[in-house]
Amino acid sequence: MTETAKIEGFDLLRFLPYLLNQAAEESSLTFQKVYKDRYGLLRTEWRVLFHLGMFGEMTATDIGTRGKIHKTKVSRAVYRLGQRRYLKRMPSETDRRVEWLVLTPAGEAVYRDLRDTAERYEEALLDGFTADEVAQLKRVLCRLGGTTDSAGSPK
Amino acid sequence: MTETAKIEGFDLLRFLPYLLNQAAEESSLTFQKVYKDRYGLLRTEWRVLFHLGMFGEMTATDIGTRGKIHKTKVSRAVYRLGQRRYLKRMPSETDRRVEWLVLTPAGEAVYRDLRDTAERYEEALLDGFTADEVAQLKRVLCRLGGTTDSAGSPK
DNA sequence: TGGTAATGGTTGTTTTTGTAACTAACAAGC
DNA sequence: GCTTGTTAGTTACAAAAACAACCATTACCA
Repeated sequence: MTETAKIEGFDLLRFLPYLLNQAAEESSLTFQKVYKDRYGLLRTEWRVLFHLGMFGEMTATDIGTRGKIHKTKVSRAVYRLGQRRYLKRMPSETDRRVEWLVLTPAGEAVYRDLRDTAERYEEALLDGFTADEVAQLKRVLCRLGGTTDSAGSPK
Repeated sequence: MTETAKIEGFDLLRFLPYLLNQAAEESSLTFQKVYKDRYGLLRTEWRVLFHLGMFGEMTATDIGTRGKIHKTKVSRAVYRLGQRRYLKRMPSETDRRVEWLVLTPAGEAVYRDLRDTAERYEEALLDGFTADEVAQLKRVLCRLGGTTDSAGSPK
């Protein structure tokens, strides 16, 4: 690294989207190694798996809505998870466009393993922050991310 | 959205890397529209431009290190910024592998415009949070993102 | 020196993503 | 019933990213 100089009031290193990105990048990449190395999962696949593990039976659209994942990404992730027998597709009885998705026992096992790992990883990540800081951080992030979802934020 | 059911302690919607990602994605995509529509810049190009605008003369490696951007991405971004005459490359006198990068007046102008826009955007983003919340948020994000950089955090 | 390793940077190839268009099924109005 | 409009989900194609291999230096060190 070299000199500095300029810096006229604005500081990229304090620019929020930048900071968010750096932090997200850091934490995502670290955890990515886990689900990738251990199960060969892509990020979207992991997210879809998690949604199913957490909420049980859902449709592709449900997942997309909840997780703000584009339907093409969901579609492809579901396809691959299906190939690996991590989930099963069940045609809806009432609407032939729809398929209900549900984890197979194998998928459940993967989910549980990754969930537990994620929990420990998060603890490590937050080590050194007070409970208050953590709570506030999450609250703020929820609002910033538009996760005004019932399931998440106490608002 | 359908039922819930399961939910056994762990909540993806409160999983930090997930939250970080959602928030980062949200803010990045929103601001992306600005530099894309206005100058046809890619995200990495914008980031490189910003680094140069903020720190002045740097090498490609400097930028990569600071911004955690892979060197191939930096390389290609620099190439395109050069094509648009937003930056100038100057061979180092002491090391023929190295090139110093510096914004042209045109590049400076773009930088200033986008920086000002970014500033206003950030204000809008943070509207509704107290100064304290903002300060703490940034501090925590700095640490999470590994931005222990002198230029940014009071630690 | 001369050989090996490390660094700065670029290029080529393969994966992933984003965008748009498309099929199939349902819904509504007339 | 038949047209028009929506919705669920997939597929095709273009753009962007990840990854690896690659020069051309420079640094290290016997």
